[in-house]
Amino acid sequence: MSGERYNPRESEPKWQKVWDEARTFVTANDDPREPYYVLEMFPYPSGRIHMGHVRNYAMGDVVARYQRARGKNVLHPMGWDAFGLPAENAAIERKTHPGTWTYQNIESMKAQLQSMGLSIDWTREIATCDPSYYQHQQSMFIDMMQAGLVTRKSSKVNWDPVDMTVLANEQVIEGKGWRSGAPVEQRELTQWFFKISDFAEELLEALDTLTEWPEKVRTMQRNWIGRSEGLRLLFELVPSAKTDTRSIEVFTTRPDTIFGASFVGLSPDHPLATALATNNVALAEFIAECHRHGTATETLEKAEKQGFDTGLRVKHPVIEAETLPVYVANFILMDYGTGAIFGCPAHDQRDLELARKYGLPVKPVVLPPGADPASFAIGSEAYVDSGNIFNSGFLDGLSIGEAKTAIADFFGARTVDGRPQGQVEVNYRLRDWGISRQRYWGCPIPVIHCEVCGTLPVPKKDLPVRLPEDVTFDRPGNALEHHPTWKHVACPQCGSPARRETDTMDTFVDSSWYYTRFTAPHAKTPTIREVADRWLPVDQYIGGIEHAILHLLYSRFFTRAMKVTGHVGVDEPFKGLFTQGMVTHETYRSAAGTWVPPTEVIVETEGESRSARHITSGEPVTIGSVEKMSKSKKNVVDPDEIVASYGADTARWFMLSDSPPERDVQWTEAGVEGASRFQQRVWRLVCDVVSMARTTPGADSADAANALALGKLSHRAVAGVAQDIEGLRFNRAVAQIYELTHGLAKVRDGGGGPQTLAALRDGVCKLVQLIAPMMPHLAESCWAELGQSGLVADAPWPEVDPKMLVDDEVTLPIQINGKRRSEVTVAKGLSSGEVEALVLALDDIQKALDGKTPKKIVVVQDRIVNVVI
RNA sequence: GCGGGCGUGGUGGAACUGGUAGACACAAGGGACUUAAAAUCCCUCGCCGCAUGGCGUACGGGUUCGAUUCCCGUCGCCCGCACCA
Repeated sequence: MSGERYNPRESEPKWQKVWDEARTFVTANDDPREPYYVLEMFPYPSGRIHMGHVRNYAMGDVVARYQRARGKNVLHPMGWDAFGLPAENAAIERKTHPGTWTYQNIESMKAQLQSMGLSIDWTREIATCDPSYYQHQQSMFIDMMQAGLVTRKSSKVNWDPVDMTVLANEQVIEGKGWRSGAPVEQRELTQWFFKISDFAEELLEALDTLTEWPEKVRTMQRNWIGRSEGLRLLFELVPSAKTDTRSIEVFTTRPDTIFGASFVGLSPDHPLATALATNNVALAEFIAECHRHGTATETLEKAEKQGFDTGLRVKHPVIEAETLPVYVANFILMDYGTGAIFGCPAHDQRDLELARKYGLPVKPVVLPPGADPASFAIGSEAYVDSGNIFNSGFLDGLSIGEAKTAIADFFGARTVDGRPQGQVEVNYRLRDWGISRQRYWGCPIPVIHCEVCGTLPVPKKDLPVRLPEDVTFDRPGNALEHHPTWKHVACPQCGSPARRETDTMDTFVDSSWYYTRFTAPHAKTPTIREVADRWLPVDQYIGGIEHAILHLLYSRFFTRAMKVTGHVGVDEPFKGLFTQGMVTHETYRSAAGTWVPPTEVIVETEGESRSARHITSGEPVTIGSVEKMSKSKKNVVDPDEIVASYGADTARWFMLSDSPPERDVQWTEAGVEGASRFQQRVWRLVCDVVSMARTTPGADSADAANALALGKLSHRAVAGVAQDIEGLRFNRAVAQIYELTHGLAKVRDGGGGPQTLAALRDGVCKLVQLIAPMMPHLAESCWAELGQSGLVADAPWPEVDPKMLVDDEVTLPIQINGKRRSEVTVAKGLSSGEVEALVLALDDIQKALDGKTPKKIVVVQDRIVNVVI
């Protein structure tokens, strides 16, 4: 056996079969051990896994296998985020049913994942497109409807003209659809919404409890929720023949600047603006112009502030006899606050731009510290920082904060139209989550529209509302809508002819609760409450940063909604969150400028310089920048090919080495080779140590000391690797394993007495256990070679003897004036006085002192000595 | 524009709460073994200098016995948000 190279192609499928047959990774819900739930974001079944998946699942698998070794009852499931548009596109292209395409993809991707040797409980596999999954989603939708968490309203929506569907705000990136990239249009549609905004305050506050989340993600969610405190304020209209409306309600976060108000602004979509436009052609044209610009040309022209003077005037609320003009302005949003503002040009940049354009007064009311009240004036930039209020009657001299309180009290006590003129209010940027999608391949919204009874939920006994199989995709839009019979149904209440809802749910709904379904994937109800509560929240969730807002915020909302409807007892779905970096690769271009895949390139190194040429034609190829692996730049490396040539363990090991997991990692040929060499080195070490055990060691005077040193090395590695895995610092765990391997190999080459050889064997066994979470197949082969019983996958994590972690001696560096000049080895814990005496006696130090007395000697126990001359 | 993060050898990166900067790996160079190659093993590897030594963690300052780490300023890169009143 020894002397042979390790052959992953043979070994890996063998161990996968062994684990499978032994049901090693099948998790029981009634296992009494402490539960630990580790989850990687489940994939969309596109058909092939990519290196990003390999990295993600390798990390999760390390955590899962480590926690198993630690004696936890580990839940590590896998499923498929299987609804979504690509299946429909494929259906159009290939004339297959989206389901057929999806399930074929699932099958091939599952085989790929299985070839990675992941410790996954495949008995819990779920696919969101399966009625056995989505029927529960429909059932919970009905529960949430009845709990008042769902609404249906007509609203302006983001319409993706390419995908022909509605997008949520979160799915619009820089004015373009997140999937299609097409400029988004505004349309008015009746939509289903989850009332996520009801939870805005709670979702915001609870972020503080998510201490195991990256700060970055929490900040992003905080900004997204966008809480702002302000005042709702009524402006009385000066009576006019143009309207019967008597007041305009605005929202402001700067009521302290009310004395500087010079206009009131309305959104082009404000009801008053709309009403005025019916008798005013110019205004109607202005509003239409605003709509035309809308979101489409957002970046181009948004700098330009434009307004339209309605001719109406409002009474200034604090300055007697003064009135202000009412403008319709293009930059005011209807769906934030009240859709109306008051403009204080001196202290708001947008208001200032409008004021300058139309010659409105600019009166400063906040005085910057140190500025002269008589001469302070606003130029082209509004003053938005702190200062004291002036030019403001009874507010003069107050700070901004004090003035806000004072003015809120003032308006709170006055009434307009029988209402308080001002009311403190908190606003959020977060809007309700629109979930209607005009698509076939999604979870049908279980609702029936009856002309007599209105909109009704489908009775639960009639669930699931299944997608019809016989659909065609020969015209754009919603195939459910086009289906000849599917939508016609009898009203469940009165029996008269009614119509099914043909919208399906946003696929983010599917992924908002899959982690819960994994806890009881075959239950007849959406969840089994006690089981879910035992597993949740997920201890460690791992995935891409691109889901920082969408998926993670929706899931946090959905968990709360499931709590309200009694399906779970927890608030937060994910206790620990880790966002891993991307996998990148060099790009290559031919002389003609076309991208060339790495498989067709040979890279040559000559000294410092690298050059590349095409593998068959020999033509030179330009080496380009390092980019995220993408089909468009052809810089992808196929995991299948890597597994076939180097084995899964090598791919996994490489993905975990070197780069910190939260950062991008560059896939390189050399790096893979290195990983593969290490695999062979470990195997050789194990084989050598096994054969050494058959020889009789000679006597050795240093035997006990060498054995102790080796023992310390091994124990230290075990403790260090454990710490690094728990902190998800896989690159450092890998470095420590390398160090241990070097140490063991040195002893193997040097030999030693019986105690040393015993320590060597023990160290090698520990090494095998340390690599087991990362290179599980190799570890099993080594474990067997070492003659250990059972599977290393079932072996408990090696015990660390705390005594082996401490040294009784330490080497202290000695600095002179902060520069390292010497060192001294002393007993651990030696007092400062004793160290000082020892140091001063040293030749090096005496020489440096040159007869002088040091000014000061700093001794940090067991750390460092600094002699100041 | 606003918010957040980062900047360490040829490269990826280590360095616990301020205490020997460059662990570990990749690349490179040299050597051993070999008929040869592959594989493997050993050595060198921040910069300058023959050397005692000096300089080095983007740059400029500061605090400290001591700074990659803390503070201020400058430059550069990356990410998120972007008319939210």
